[in-house]
Amino acid sequence: MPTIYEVSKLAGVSLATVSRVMNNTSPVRESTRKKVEAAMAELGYRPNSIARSLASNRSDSIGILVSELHGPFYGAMISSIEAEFRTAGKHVIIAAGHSEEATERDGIEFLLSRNCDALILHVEAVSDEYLVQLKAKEIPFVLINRQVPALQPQCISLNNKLGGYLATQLLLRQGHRQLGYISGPLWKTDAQDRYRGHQLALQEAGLDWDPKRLFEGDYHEDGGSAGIRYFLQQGIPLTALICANDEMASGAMTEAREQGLFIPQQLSIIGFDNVMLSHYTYPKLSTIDYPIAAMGQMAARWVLKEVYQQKQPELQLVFEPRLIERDSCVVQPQP
Amino acid sequence: MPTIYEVSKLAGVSLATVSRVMNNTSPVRESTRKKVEAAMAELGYRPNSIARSLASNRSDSIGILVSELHGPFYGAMISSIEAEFRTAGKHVIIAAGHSEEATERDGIEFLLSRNCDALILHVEAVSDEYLVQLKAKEIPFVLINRQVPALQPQCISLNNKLGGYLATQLLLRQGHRQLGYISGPLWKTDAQDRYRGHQLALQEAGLDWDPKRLFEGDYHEDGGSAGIRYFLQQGIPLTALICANDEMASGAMTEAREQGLFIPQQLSIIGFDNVMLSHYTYPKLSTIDYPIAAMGQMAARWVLKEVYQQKQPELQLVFEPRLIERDSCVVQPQP
DNA sequence: AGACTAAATGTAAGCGCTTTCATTTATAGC
DNA sequence: GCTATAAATGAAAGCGCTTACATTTAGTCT
Repeated sequence: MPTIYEVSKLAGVSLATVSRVMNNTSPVRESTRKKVEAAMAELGYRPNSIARSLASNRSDSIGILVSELHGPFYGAMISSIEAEFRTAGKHVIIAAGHSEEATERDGIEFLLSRNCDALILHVEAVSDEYLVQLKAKEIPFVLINRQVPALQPQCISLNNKLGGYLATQLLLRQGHRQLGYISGPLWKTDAQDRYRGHQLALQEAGLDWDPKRLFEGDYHEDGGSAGIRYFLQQGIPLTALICANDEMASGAMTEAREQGLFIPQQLSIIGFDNVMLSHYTYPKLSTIDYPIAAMGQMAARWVLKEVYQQKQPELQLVFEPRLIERDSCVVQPQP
Repeated sequence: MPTIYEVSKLAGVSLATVSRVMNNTSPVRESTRKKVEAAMAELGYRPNSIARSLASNRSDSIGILVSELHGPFYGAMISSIEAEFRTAGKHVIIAAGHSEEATERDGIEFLLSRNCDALILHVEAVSDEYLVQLKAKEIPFVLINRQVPALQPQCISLNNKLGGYLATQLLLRQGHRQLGYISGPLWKTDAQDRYRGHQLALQEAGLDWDPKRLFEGDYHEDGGSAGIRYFLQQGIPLTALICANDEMASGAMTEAREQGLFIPQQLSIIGFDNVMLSHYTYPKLSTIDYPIAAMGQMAARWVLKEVYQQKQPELQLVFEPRLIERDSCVVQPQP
């Protein structure tokens, strides 16, 4: 593997000039640039990114921490982030936090130790104070799907409350009055916000809010099926069900069917996130779109702008969810 | 951020000794080790991985190239690879190849330029010769889901033929005689192999192989629905359908239902891969399990052993698929 | 043409670590 | 107690690049 030194010798210029040609960091006469480029081509020179990083104190790498690497949700997010950085010549280092505080801290430590220029964090378990402290350290970072008041300008989030509101509103519009709600773990802020949106929609419609009609799930399929069993066992009549994510909606759908209910005729179900699986269910799941790819891209642009000083169009920090109507919610037949 | 130099000063030893303490690269007296560790703790020292890489000529990073970052299949693979390396203190750099030759080469170039110690490649479009040439370069790599004869010892693959065989065998055992097959793009070797397994099973059962009963799909949902339309239009009677992956099976299922067929009563469908979506379909999809997580882990171990000289249990290069019976295939009722 | 300024290029000092080789210190043998 | 040997430590030379600063070359003006 040839080094910059060999290139400079072959081209008959100094190291510095070769470096300048590579980085466009100061003007070089056209003729010398040509010579250098020819030498690079002849040797098949490829700059050593490690050496470059050490000298320049940039690693051109961005750390990403997500809860899970598999699963449709994070896949879409990582995918859009990688694409954005790739065209910018940066690369992405990935770690998983598994929604546990210790693992998340660990992951951040790990990324820090790899000398990332910036971090993009989708963390849930770590405390706000921890993040504020992290800010005090040298490293710039963006938060996805989390609002920390002190860190406002670096939080990219979804209006989860609006999402819960939209989902509920659809069902109300369809004439449903007996609603159930399966939430995510309520210590997670997004789960709380979605539920608040639900409550707001109920309230606006002048409906009572009944705590029995809330079941706290786990954002996994099991949560959905457990929710269905809960409502049935408690004898709570339901014509429509809101699930705080698509996986729980899927679990609920399966369980409801096993319990003999026809979906959507006897029970309308709406999910949240619009991950890929919502295409695959039968009936196809109505849901709330979480524009995670766009948000990932925005996070990448944030970094490009704030850390690498690239000019970027106006950054958008808050995203709006959108209602996706498919087949799992229908108008409540008049009794 | 403190450097090794400051640690050495505080501990009253030389740089070399601190380095030795960190890397266990040669024995250090217990008392000095204590001193050094105390100094590191006091300063909150964290080694600079960039500098370390430059000096040692290792980057402790492994490049991974997959076709897509999103989607359940690659997610599972990346997840298991990351987990394995993470515990080894290595990290993973990811690029997407999008099943296109130019992009794949590009991705490899990109990873090479990041000074990866090794690559794990899930490539489809790039030629065998290219890979053989790559081997001639300095960089070690493993291939996942690909067999290159000259690169045998670094290929981790699934016995795809057996998978096609198993799927077909199930349907035959269930009494089906009118089978259809929706393959992946036949320029992909895995698509070919799966189909060969299908042919073999037919042959063993003494059944004719009819080229009209093959539809070449694209491994996406559309391929599945197009396949159903094809069989219907051609008036080819079918009681069971083998799809070369789960996505096409899902597409086929949806389309068949829209065409008025009851699944599985009128048409049994089996998929391939056992990706997450196969849980979500209705009826739940019977399929062939592709142990992608295990294979990813094995690829990581290959690297740990061959590149980092870590001792590892015997490496397994060929994996066997397994039949997963769910609800989408039933015994063919006697006519 | 000479003086002055701007543009282009070169020089060399690091960046923070690893690692070879030399040196010092402890251990053992007699 | 003194040498022979092994163990522990230190000194210093890079790894391949960037970049501040110095120097040279070209360009402009009078």
